[in-house]
Amino acid sequence: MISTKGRYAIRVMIDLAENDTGGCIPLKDVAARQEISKKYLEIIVKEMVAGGLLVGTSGKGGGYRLCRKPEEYPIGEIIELMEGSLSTVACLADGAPPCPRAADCQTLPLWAEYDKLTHDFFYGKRLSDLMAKKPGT
Amino acid sequence: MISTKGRYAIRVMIDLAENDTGGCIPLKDVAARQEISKKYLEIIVKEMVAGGLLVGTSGKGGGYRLCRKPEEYPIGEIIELMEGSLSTVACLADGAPPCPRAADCQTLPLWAEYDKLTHDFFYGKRLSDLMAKKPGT
DNA sequence: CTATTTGCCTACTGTGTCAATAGGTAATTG
DNA sequence: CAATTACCTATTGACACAGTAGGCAAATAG
Repeated sequence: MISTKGRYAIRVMIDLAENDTGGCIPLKDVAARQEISKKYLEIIVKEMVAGGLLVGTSGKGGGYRLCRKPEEYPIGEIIELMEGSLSTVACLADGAPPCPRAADCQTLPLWAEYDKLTHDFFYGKRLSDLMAKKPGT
Repeated sequence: MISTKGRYAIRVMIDLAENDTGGCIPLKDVAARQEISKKYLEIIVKEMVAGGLLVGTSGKGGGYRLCRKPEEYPIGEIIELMEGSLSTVACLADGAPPCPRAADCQTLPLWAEYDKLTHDFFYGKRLSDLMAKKPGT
């Protein structure tokens, strides 16, 4: 299950992309448009800055903006950052300890196949694919 | 993320299928072979009986057994029963309240497409596909 | 220079799920 | 009757989710 963190993050990205003016967009505006608590979004957006998805600028006239073109953001990267991993099962997640049963686990191939499917799907989608308005129009 | 409940459930099914003798198999044996706490498995197996995946018989000589042939169990059905839903996002889960933003949600099509992918994948796999030993040999 | 706007930081909270554990009751067979 | 087995309720500790609250730091507009 993808939590609100991952889902809200994507919506923030779309919002920033669609309302791009070349400058910064205050989080207040995004929160209002998306009808999400600004306070909660602060936590999410902070992680996105740390993860290199966005750039934040303090002070009057400040706000957030994308640091790449929308077509250069794979959706999978956003989800992976916010959820920690795209993996479906704990034994295949990023920092997971090696499972002693892995060698003769009969379900592992199933999860591995599904993980690949998931990875390919979400890395095949770009932020630009989710925008109503094309970038630069 | 698929929890231990779903994953253990599949392993129990495989174990019962592979060690099928025509009669009942006590949970104790499954737990020992799979190296899973029997007490915890009791909870899981109880739900599987309620969901129509298994049949349980009390008393000496009792235990659990499959009530269909292994090729008649889609893996998706097992996961869906144990996890409540196969859906990736809350707004698409089974008993979810309708989202007021659904009409103009720009991420909904993404989740819907992924949900279909997931559903097709796990309903395309059968219990028999995960068995080392073929049924009836 | 000051007031305002904005991001950024720490801390806290209530609710729920996960992954078990514990102990007892009911049913069935040898 | 005794042993075995499923089935039932209750409890636990840890952790994540989805926020809320309040204040500090930075930068600009006037």
